[in-house]
Amino acid sequence: MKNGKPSRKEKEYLRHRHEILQTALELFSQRGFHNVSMHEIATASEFAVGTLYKFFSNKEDLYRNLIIDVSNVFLSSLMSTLATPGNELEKIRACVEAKIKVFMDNLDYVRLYMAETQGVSFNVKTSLDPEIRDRYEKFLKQLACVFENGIKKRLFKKFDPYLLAVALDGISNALLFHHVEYPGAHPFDADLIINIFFQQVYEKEDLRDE
Amino acid sequence: MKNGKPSRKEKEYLRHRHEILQTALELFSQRGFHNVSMHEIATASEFAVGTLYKFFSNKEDLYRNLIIDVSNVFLSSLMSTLATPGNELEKIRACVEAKIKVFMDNLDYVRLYMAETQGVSFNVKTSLDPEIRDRYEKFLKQLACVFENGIKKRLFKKFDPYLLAVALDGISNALLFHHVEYPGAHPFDADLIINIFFQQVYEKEDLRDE
DNA sequence: TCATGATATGAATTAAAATTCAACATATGA
DNA sequence: TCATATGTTGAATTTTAATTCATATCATGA
Repeated sequence: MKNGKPSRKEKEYLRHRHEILQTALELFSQRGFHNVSMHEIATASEFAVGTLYKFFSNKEDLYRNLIIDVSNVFLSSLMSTLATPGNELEKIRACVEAKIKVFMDNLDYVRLYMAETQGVSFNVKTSLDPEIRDRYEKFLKQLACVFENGIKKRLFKKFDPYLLAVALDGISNALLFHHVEYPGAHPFDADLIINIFFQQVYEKEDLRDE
Repeated sequence: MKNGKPSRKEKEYLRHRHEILQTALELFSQRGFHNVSMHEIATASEFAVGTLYKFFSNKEDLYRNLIIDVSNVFLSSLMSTLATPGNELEKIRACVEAKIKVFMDNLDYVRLYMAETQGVSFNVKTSLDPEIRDRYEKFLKQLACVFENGIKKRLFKKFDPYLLAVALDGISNALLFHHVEYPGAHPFDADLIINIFFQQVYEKEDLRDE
């Protein structure tokens, strides 16, 4: 392997590995870590159980690798939108749009990803997540930076930028989640999220004296 | 038992049952359904394994009962705030405040509750949750009603009221979650949530032409 | 005090899955 | 063609944890 050129063998190895991960993703995302056995993954991916152990040292290692791949796909797609040209509002809009797209395109990924970042990852021993947590944290911090710049420019009102990042992420997760559970029940798009978040929901000018 | 008067025996039975549930709550909320054994619950609650099976027919039944209790505590507290006197904004503020309070007071409860309502409940066979899902749905619908009334009165802007409920719930969950993970890092209160949600985050008057 | 029914106990059983590894297949190149 | 290395197999083993149940303990009232 070394640097540039993966040999035929290596490509085959990687293809097999990928096939296993892909199958496992499907199963785990539907039924969770503990409700899927290595034998099932083996059968579904058309390898023997023993073979799985040639690729991953154990079930947890397989799961961890999956999660790392998943979170790469997911977060790298979001991160890149924040470096997009345009002002802070445009960046954030792009990010929300990307999130909706990535979400809709990869429901399996998302189910797993959510289970890891949201919802106090229960599935696997807690010792697993720190790495994924960190990536997620990094994304939130980057988003917070955009908010911070927007505040500096007086584009946004003065709230703790990190909390704004958490809040925006929270809204979009909640709506997307809801969509996964009850598709089509209450249609929405990036604009709705942006509007709820950036326009006021309240009708009157000043909130305090009604 | 019948109607009014629980005998001493019955009170004792209920106390024991409660002790077991309480212990199980602590363990499950920290490590999840699959990473806690009946033996651990037995040891921690100072009963024998066999005894647990006198109270609950199996591990899943124990877990389900726990979840039902938890969701009762949690949701009934929130529901009642929505019936509070005052206008829609006041009701919602009361609800957010109650949520923060209940959350802070019962971190164990919350961890479990969240794992069930958020995060595609992976822990236990999916066949478990519909009951809890329904309760949660009911709460969201009630919250949506308040939004709807507020919109009718032109107190709030015209968004799909159910999505507003989901969104508000999403923001508060996200912030509270974050607080559980990193306590004290970014302090916030009900006002912050209300302000982000009801006041605009955007500084300018009209969002469209910047 | 003792007999009886109700409860609690935890070692033994059972069940389910993870993991191993000796045997097998297949590809490579001498 | 054959020897070797590399990858694959799945039955057998091990591990882990849920569940059972014969036995022990305890409380009650005769």
